[in-house]
Amino acid sequence: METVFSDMDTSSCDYSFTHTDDEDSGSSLHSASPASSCGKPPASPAELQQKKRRRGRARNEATVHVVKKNRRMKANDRERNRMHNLNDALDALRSVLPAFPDDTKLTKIETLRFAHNYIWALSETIRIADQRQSKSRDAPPLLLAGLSCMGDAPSPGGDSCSWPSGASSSSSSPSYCNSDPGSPAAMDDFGYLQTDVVYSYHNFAPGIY
DNA sequence: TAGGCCATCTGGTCCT
DNA sequence: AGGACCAGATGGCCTA
Repeated sequence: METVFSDMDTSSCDYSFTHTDDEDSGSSLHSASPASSCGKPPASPAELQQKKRRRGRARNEATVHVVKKNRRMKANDRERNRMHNLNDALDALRSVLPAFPDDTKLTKIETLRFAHNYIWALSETIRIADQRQSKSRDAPPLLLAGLSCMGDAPSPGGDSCSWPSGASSSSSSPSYCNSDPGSPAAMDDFGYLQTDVVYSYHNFAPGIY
């Protein structure tokens, strides 16, 4: 691109700065045209002095420019690494999600939505298992803290998903789960209606249930 | 060819 | 001051 720094006037006679800064090895702005290439002999000492001042200012401006450019390049590099890390994390997330039969790679947004729904579904599974266990044994359920209360499940009765029976009777979630806007079922952060969460999960992970 | 997805650059803002 | 984070812009690639 190089749009921001392309305004640098390297053809100017005043720009006699020859850059030797080692911190900007990748810069293409090093080749400044020497003042002698202008072809005009300096006239008076006053003019010479003025020219020196201008040259000094040009050097300062050029230095500032190079420093800015170098800083920008470093920032770009960091940003690139940051995004690569983000993508690596996304890949790691993809790797623990159920794979697709056709092996198509989920997009970023699909990965996040799928993971969101997948976590909710796993939580529901645990919760239902706990319910059944407590009914059959008449004993305290073995709750997996933090997982078993991931939200008030959207009722599967009204859609086409084949959820285990009993999933719709989830009213036992702790209050913080229901009030938490980040809770998958309490409120959908991704623009789904609650029934859509189930639907999209079902779509993304066919055959899991 | 339009639209979706992605990588990268960039400037702004916040934090340490 | 410098780094992290964020959102907008841009251009490339791919697919329907």
